[in-house]
Amino acid sequence: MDYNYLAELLFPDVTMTEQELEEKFPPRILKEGSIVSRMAPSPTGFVHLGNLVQGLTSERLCHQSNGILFLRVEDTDQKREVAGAVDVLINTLKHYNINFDEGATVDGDSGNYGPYRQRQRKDIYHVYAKRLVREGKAYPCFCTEEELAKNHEQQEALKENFGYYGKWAIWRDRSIEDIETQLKLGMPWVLRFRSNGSIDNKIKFTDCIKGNLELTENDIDHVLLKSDGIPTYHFAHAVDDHLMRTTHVVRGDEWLSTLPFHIQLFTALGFKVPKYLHIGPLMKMDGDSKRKLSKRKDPELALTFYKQEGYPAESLYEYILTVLNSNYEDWRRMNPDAPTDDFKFSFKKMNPAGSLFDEAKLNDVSKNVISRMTSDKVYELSSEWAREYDPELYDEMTADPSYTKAIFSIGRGGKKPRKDLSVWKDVRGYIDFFFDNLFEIKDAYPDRFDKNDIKSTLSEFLKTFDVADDSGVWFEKIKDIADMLGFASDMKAYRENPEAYRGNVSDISMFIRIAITGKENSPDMYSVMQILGYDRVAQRINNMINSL
RNA sequence: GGCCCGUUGGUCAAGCGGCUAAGACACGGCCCUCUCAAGGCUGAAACAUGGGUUCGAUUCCCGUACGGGUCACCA
Repeated sequence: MDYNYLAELLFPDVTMTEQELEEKFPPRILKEGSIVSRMAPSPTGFVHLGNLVQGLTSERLCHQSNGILFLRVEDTDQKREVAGAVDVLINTLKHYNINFDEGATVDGDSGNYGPYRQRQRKDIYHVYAKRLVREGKAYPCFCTEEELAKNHEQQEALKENFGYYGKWAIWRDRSIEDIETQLKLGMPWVLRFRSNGSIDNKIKFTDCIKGNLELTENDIDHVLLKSDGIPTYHFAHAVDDHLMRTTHVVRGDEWLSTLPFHIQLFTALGFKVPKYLHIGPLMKMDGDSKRKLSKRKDPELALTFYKQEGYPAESLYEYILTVLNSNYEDWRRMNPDAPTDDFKFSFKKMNPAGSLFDEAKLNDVSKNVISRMTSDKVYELSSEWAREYDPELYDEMTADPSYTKAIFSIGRGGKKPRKDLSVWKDVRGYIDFFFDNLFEIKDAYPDRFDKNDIKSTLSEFLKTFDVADDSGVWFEKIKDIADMLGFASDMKAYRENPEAYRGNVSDISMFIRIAITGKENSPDMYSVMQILGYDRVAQRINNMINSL
């Protein structure tokens, strides 16, 4: 077979040379040990947790080593592409603090190793495809979908391995005449890799996360170029990551099974094989067993879910970091105020197995993240969330920003900040009583108390209430009411001899609290009243007295 | 079905041949406290299983079970 002839037949239009490409995309000049990696998602319009896990890993590795992180859009499958998906992708990643040094952006490409959208790289792939044909390492295949499906059925019946290999690879050794005949008829074809591997051989490989692996050699003649001339993931991966000078490939471990093929391909092309990090999948509990998070069944896989719930981007970022590097949590406890970037991320700490996604843990992480924010920040982020998901709340909370910020500053900023909020969705239930339009009495007074005691408490409180009091004086006045009504003002005394009293000062406080906040539980009442001001407090107490 | 990967408390996880097997979340108790959110102390709770190797295995090897992945002109 004259492979040169075949190569010209298949790729008559290739004009570029490999030499030109090598010169156009020279090895990057970076410090020793700098990592070049990428995110290479396909624009399906669905950005999920897995993207974030992978992206965050790549991002940390690159930026911690003074390397380069770039974004490459893998748009080789036109059928699955959704309009506008690239912009959604870029904006979402940015929101989660994953910033690229080069690659696709909303305004086109930036960087010297582009184009970064694979469909625009068609001519580049063909240069290498032609070379492989010339060397007898690739060949055209004219099988139809039906023929392939039939093969699969037969293999199933014969209990043989699936795929296009050996005797099933019917175009592998066809004559040039047969090929030319099909070509002249205008029949569609794909370009296949001519594998020289055997399933009887093993290859050894070291993955950065999984460690030493022993994998079976690939004997399948995988498709390199689809019938539209666009490459499959495999071929694009090899060509692009070579030309873009990627040093580390981070991806899900569902790719492990094609790794032998990828290594084969890099070798056949004469490219240096990059280092790989194969990340275990995110799982969830389903009844008694774990399973991989699924796009169709699990809304919490989509990043939009977290936006709707109102998780700050930082919370998700920190949660993923704790899953990826378990020592992150300890580090955070030691360095509560340090920027996240100061943490030394290491892929050596990554778990080779899949992790269960734990929403309770996420909530805890998020609670801590929010508790560290200033009230200004909480105001900014929560109102941003409310604008989209709770317009009524948005109107109330933004009417007087300084008032709302004062609410958020209760118990905030000290060594032991309050931790009431996990998500912005919680904000409404936390602050609603501060706004007359949202205020309502949610908890009733327990039956065991005498209404007259409640009324007396409220009216006595109002008689002496002065917003200018400091918290000590303010509380002394409440204690006085307790004593007056036969309730214990001293909790220790009460505990020692509860029978001697009709109740205690916490009951008295509760009487007032329900009138003011509508609930049995609230943050520090003194602070609450300071913010509400005399008029609102008086009005609510009077309303309550009248309704009893 | 073939091939591959994985398996430490309910969950996330330290651990790399010798430990009373960390820590965090969740759960129980106590303390603190005007209630709550916290915080402090404390409790219960784990090396999937059977064989080896070894003076000694959670750690190394093999089998079994279970879980996961993959076998497309999808990535």
